[in-house]
Amino acid sequence: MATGKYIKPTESELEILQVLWTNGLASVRDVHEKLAETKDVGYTTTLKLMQIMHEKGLVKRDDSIKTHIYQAAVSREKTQKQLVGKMVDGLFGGSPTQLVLQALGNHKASSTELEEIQELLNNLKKQ
Amino acid sequence: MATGKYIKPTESELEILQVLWTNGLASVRDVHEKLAETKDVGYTTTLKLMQIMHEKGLVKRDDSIKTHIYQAAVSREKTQKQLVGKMVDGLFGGSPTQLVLQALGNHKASSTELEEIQELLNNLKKQ
DNA sequence: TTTCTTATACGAAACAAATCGTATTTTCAT
DNA sequence: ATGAAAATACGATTTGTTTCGTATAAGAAA
Repeated sequence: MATGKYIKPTESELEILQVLWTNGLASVRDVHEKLAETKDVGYTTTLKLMQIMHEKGLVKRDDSIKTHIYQAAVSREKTQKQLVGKMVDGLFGGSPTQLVLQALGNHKASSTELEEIQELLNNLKKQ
Repeated sequence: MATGKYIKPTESELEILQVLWTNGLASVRDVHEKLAETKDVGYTTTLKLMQIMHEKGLVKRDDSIKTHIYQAAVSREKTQKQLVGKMVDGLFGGSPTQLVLQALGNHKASSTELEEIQELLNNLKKQ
């Protein structure tokens, strides 16, 4: 099984991946305009970051046309899994349960969401 | 309520906090020896890191004696809460449920742990 | 007291991440 | 064709983190 090496995205890279995961395809300008809604950053900064991400293999791009079109090369799920794992090990002594309790205890969840969790819980209990 | 400014510990700082959270009180040597079990690092590196953490207010210390004694100045819980919050916002679109599902789905939890979660879930449902 | 050991202090190098200015290229409208 | 607008390329700076060497101080042992 050829598992590529894991590259941990930096925080800024994660922000860009968010946009790409949501949009699917996006130009640098698309991404930049989205980022600019919440933070103060120059266009060329976003551009440079995306170029670096391309070098790292975090994104793919179609550069056959003037305005390059990017998309994520790593999946949201894999990245979530990777970072949650790191957090469980590093901050919760290896106990995902502690993380769950922390997450549920400190944030509001709708009853629909609680049902979702209940369902998963039921499945896990059965085994 | 005087909330101090939030300083996000770096990864290395987190490792040191782990030791302090577990030990309560510890000298630089104590911490260093614990770290050296799992990573290859020099004594003065650990020292410097702990000095910087002291400047940042992440740790307190008693330096009235030759061998300074350190302790965490930020609680494990607050730090967990802070970092989980960041992860929920940054990686799970603000939905703690998604984080919970991810954490539960990808890691094993004992039936005792599942019961713990069930209990919290019951409480949340009641409200 | 002199020496050995174990501390801390601190500067600076080595890396890594993020930012931006400027040059160049491409396209399109005039 | 020429110029304006919009894009990429890329070097360089700034900022933050981690690392460690060397100097110095303090105490313990000889």
